[in-house]
Amino acid sequence: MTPEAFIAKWQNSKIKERAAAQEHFLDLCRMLGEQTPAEADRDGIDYGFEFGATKTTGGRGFADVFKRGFFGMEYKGTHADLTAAFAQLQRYAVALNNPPLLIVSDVGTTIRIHTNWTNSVSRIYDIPIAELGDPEKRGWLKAAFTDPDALRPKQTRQELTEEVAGEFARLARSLRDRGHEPEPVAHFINRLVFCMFAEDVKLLPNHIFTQMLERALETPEEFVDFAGQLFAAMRSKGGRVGFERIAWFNGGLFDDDTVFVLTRDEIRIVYKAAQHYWGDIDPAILGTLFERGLDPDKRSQLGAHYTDRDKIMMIIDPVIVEPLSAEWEVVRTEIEGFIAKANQARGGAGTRAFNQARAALDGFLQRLSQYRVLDPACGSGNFLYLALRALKDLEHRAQVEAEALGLPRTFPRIGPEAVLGIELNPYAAELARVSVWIGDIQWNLKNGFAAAENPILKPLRNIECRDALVSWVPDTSFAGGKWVSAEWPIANAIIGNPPFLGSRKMAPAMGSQYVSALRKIYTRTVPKGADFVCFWFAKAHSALRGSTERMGLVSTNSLSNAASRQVLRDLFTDQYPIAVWRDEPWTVSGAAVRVAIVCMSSEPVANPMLDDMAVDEIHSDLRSAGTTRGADLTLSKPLRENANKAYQGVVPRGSINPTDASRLGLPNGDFAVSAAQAREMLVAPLNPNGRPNTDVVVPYLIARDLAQRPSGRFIVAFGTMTEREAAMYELPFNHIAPVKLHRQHMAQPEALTTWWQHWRPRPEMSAALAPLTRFIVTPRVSKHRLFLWRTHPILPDNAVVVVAREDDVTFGVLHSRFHELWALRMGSTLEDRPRYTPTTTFQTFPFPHGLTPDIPSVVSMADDAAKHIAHCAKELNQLRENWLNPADLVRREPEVVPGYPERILPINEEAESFLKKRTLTNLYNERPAWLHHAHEALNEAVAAAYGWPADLGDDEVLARLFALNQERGSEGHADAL
DNA sequence: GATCCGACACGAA
DNA sequence: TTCGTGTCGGATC
Repeated sequence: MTPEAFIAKWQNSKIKERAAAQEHFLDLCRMLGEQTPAEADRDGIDYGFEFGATKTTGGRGFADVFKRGFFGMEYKGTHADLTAAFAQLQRYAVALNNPPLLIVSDVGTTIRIHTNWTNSVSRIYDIPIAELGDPEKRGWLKAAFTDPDALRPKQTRQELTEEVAGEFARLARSLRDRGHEPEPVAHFINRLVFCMFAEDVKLLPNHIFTQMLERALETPEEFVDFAGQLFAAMRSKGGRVGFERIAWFNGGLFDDDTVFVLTRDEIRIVYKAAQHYWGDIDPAILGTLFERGLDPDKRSQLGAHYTDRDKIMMIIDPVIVEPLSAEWEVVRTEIEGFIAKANQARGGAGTRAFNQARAALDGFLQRLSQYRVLDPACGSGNFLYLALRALKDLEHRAQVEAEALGLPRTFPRIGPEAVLGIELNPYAAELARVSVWIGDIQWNLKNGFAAAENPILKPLRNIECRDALVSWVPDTSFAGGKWVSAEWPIANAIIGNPPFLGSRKMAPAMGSQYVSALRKIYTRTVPKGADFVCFWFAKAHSALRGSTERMGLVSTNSLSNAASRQVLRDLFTDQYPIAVWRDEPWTVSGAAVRVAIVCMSSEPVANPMLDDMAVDEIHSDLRSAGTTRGADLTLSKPLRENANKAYQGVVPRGSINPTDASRLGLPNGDFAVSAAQAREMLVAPLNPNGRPNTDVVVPYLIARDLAQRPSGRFIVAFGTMTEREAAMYELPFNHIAPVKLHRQHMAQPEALTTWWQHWRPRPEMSAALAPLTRFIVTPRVSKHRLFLWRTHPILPDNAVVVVAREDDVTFGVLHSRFHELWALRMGSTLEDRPRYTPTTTFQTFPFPHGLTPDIPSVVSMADDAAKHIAHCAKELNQLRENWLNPADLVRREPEVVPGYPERILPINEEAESFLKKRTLTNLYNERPAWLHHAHEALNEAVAAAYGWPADLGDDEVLARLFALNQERGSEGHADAL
């Protein structure tokens, strides 16, 4: 069929019968050269007329025509107009699997394609029948059948929102620059945003807001008056502007009609923004965007709360959607049973069964409408907005499916009252209200329902602006009051992303009074040193003990670190994990952070998910039981035999940071000495006390020297000498004179009394190292767990962990996979990189029997297994040293004084640049075969010492080590951490 | 009196 | 400007 023939046949025809609509569609297929449903799909499952039609619905389907994954189509037919036909399609889009395109037609005049992608802005393709001769317009139709993506608008909703909100940020800045306070500015801008949205979704008539702006552009001085009138009209029932009736908005957003005086340029910004279509903006990101504009320097509170949609859904799905969907499945099966009974039975019994079906549906809808979701740190409301949408989707799906079973449809009941929020920042709280409202209205419109009216916005008291953790209760009897634990409204689900604030940063950020009140109130549930998020976890925990069903919170991944673990341990004792992600990258730019997500239920859950994998059980260290045969490694005990062997290095604290130094007008003094100066001191004549400077000027070892190339630093270290003793060493003592000035400005006054000493001189470490010919060092944070040898008088920095042993056996055991696995599991992390923590890692590690660190190395060397380990360890170390410094590329020079480690210098520039790449981090990144073999040999030797097979799986190794730890630590006391 | 951490920090590519 | 990889100070117990 040619387009001309199609036009001739159908133009201006008005058809009432459905059969004619089908003929129209078949002709359309013929014209486009597309298969008809009968040609393509005999079963009519993926492509056909009257999709979803059942006996009970009387032959009416969810759509007149349906092609799965392509479109749903509805003819005007019985509908009043195309808008009504479109609304019908929207209402059943869920039942049609949300096709990307929704097409409506009135047969004789127009075919209209609406795009229906969730995350793209919406677009309408209008195709008048008369213009089907136009290849472009026919192409649109053809695309609907073959390639809907070709019709997808390029711009995503997020991009749209960024664009429009970006302009508003400019306005906000402009107002702030004129000295207005941020909160009134935010309130005002929120109002403007809502007006634009309302205008574009036709809640405000006749583009009245744009009209107002146009007039104000002519006479800027009247803007205040114009806008004030509009706001006043929106605030009151039956309000008008001129002749236009204005709908009633009552959400607190318009509770006053304060308007800022805007310059013409500023009005132009608003006008330009209003030219965009605001109906599709994504409320989830409004908060961040505005905040960026309001306070570009301070990424405070609000932006910090920003969580992207995918992360939020990782919580909303298991906490809200999955359990409620499961409930619905049960109810639906019940309803199916009743309906089947109703269809079989006649008369009274049939009616009774039908009423039972209705009651079952009503019961479920009632449950849904009473379901409450609380976000106790709701920020700008992203979680609440998405939770509300999820609940509305669930209700809608239940309604549509029930209708397909033959039950009458009722109006959706779920609205913004379903979500409860608590937020400290008033601006964020208000933005949350606006987001939730916009989300609610958008959902209604997208699914073919009108927005609620009279009023359109109700005051959202369920989003409260207050502290979520403590509240101040005034006591009139003594004109004071006290801090008490804040009440949380009762909710079925608790979700959110509490602010991340390390325990050490709480006092500076929140005020020490607040923090001590907080700590006092939560002494029983939140241990000292726990991260700020732990308070939210503790409160959610107590809610779960009450009537709350499920919770899901985001935290930094440091939650599984030592101090915060207690809160999780408590939580896991009587609640059940649903889904846990222990280490997820964070996506917001500017914050390099990793997070843990923890979703819990008050009811037992079969097969919880850990990092997207179903597991039998999850422990409070956020590990699965399967990995360690049910062992909870957090219960590992410190072992006495490992005591006093591992140390962190010194903390000099001789200089404050350069910024502070310049602020105070002080020279940046330091204990550090340049290599050249150090050598001068080392070779200087003996001091008045008859001693050389080698006593107090030593090579300084930082972590980077281990994982990367050695930096050859020196430092002045007086240990625990008295000032009198230290002053004997003239050159070094003069060198550190500036330290005294810095110490005067330190927060700790005691730092001044021993100013010539390092802040932490670690005398016990020096004492432990002094008798040794060499000692073992490892970087505290490094990608690979590396152990190296160093010799006296090198002084390790606090970023280096030292093990005071000089035997190859200990070195070998530490560098074996057994200790590496243990260290990975027991240590903490800095972002995604493991961190060696001596107390939880070294202290608890069970060395092979007879090779424990409390036994002198000579004794252990009597053991064959020990000899083997020593041999492998020596081999590994030698190979690595050769690789690090190939003999033909370096020359070794003695230091200027005897007893100091020799200097390793590249022979020429070429060698120098080559050696730059010879770092242990690089070596272990590449892991050449020889290195692999050396480690294999070592692992086998150590396995033999344990008396274990060499090929144990990682989990098995951990389980065995844990068992050994429990056995050895039985006489010690648990949890002496 | 040491420990543990960093909604990071900084140099290299 | 993004990527890769671990400093070093000091609040906090």
